[in-house]
Amino acid sequence: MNKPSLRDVARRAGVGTTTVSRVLNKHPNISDTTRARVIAAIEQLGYVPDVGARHFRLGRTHAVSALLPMIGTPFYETLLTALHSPLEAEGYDLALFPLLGSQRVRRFRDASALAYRADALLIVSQDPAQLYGGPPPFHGPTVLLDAHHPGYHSVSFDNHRAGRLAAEYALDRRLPIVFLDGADAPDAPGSPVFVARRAGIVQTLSRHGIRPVLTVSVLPEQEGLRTAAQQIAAQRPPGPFLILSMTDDLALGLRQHLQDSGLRLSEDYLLLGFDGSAAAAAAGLSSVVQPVRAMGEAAASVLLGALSGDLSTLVQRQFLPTLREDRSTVLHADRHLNPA
Amino acid sequence: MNKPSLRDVARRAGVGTTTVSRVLNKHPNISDTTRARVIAAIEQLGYVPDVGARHFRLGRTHAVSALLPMIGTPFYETLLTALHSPLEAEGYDLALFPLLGSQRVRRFRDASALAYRADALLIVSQDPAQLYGGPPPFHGPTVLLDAHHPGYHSVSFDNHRAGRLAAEYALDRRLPIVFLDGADAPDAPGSPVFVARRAGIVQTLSRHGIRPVLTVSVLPEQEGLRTAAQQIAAQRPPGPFLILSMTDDLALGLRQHLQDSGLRLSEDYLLLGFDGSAAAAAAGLSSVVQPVRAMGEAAASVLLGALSGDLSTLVQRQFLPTLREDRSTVLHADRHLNPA
DNA sequence: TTGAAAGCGGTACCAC
DNA sequence: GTGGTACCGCTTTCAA
Repeated sequence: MNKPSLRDVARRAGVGTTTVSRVLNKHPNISDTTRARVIAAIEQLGYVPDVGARHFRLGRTHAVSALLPMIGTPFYETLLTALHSPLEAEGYDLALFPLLGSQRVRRFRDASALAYRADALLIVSQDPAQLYGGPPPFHGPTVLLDAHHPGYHSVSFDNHRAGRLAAEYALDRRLPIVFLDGADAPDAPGSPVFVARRAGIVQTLSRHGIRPVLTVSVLPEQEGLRTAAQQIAAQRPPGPFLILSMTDDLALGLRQHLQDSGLRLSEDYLLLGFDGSAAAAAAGLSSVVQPVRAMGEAAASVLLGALSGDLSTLVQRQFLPTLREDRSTVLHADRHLNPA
Repeated sequence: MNKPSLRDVARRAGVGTTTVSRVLNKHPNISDTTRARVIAAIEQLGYVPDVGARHFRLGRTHAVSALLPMIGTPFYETLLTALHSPLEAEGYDLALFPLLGSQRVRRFRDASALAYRADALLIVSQDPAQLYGGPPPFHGPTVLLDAHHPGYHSVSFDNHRAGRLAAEYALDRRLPIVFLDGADAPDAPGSPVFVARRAGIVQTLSRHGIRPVLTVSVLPEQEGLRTAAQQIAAQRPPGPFLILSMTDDLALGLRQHLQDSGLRLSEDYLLLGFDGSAAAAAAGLSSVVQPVRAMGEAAASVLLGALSGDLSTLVQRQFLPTLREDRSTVLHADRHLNPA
């Protein structure tokens, strides 16, 4: 016995398909008695409307697809949570398509991919130009989040300025600088976020005639951090120094490993991270803060604007970094010097 | 100007719609010249096939929907990556629907939800009975992952036994036990994972007439951990003790905070976690290991079996815990005692 | 090798 | 208030 269709329901209830459709969609102008008959028929047959058919007919899915480079970090959890609520309030559903594994870029290039069966597309933390060779296989409102590209609506974070801010703050501390760089996985598309931060840092330092006494590049894995810590412990400058870490997560991981090597935060070294994560805050880590929630909300608003068609011009909102100073960038020695 | 349809292409190329369809689907028996004409027309019009219409016509979407309680942890990243590859190899696409925010359960109850527009459904780390009040609004192959329920295919982890294993190992250490319990967010549906682990731990301990000297319950947030650490530092037993932590993440976070309170791992306390995460391994944390990758792969295989219809009986695979012993459960004192 | 036409499951116009 | 029917874009017999 096959899945019953709307027509089966109509036949069973002795009414036309129009009437069944009206009942399903809660239209007015249906007598209570017919409505009851239809509902009875629906229950008897165990009828469930076919979402796909409805979408097809209406030409819209009420869905937004988000293309993500990964999941598994609190950053995306926060960002997407902030994004989701406003969308939901307007009746849109959100589906996530992370780039799981490595060679999956291909998946996004296929125009028949499930992700493109949506009313709007959100490209997160990725450069559309290198995601697709040419034009995207999606023809509908498209918004970039945590990324920027001329020709697309975008909500982004000024990572270059963030790098500058971090570097300037680091310079102010007047300590030798160790740079803990984040490397991209060899098969993943290079993260524009890292590129911009790195540029901001390096350019600012060199403008002041300073170069890091040591630069360590670490893959987004756990093992790399231990090696990095050992390297830093071995090659560190004689006195206290400041570590500039590409992300909070790297900073916190490194801190743990340095501890194992006998180096103590605030005594032997200072530490500055990026992102302003909750974990960083809880750990007393100074960080260049990114307004993650606000960015998610802004993206939702741009998306909704584009969906309702009243976005005449390109919207490109860029959020600015702020620096949150905490214990990790204050030397114990200095605390005694300045008891004020 | 509207989006061109297959019919427009046919007209432009001076052929029938059948031919265009055949070219698109790479059917044989098409002359090279007509194929060329069709392809030219497609490019001139910038035609992109309508995925939704095709799905509608075929009655299948080649999609699998995964319902997740959250994202943002490496656990799901690993699990889903392992799951994704085999599915992709069979031509299936994977869409993620995390329960973002709090009151989103409602979303999953709506039969017209986007998630149910798929060929198969994967319910991850959630009890279908409490996810849906009654029967699920989805009529197709459904598989539970990291969860178990009679009447569903499932791939799960024996969390109760994991709890038992942890408790037995802890008892062997013959130290007072502090239990760092994980609390569920007040609005989230209670995690069956925690329930089972907790039961395994508590039952095993009490069977041996032991109760934790201290139980601290902590929400999945950063702030709770600091408080927990303070509480433990204040109320700890006089000598060394062992902390049993509900997850590796909690264990690692706690370790950091305890350090700030002056308590040192392996000297003042031992630490045992759950999950066998990469971060735990890198940090030398002993842990009850869950074979995450294997579980993901197994789920994919069950899913594919169900999709091809050759699953005559219910498949319920349960994976067993193993204990990975590392530095975190060895006292420094003992190292000296047993130099062998 | 190619094309005409039926139809997947809904919705909405228009007539009654 | 209600029903007949065209149609959304595509795939697939069936016949030529």
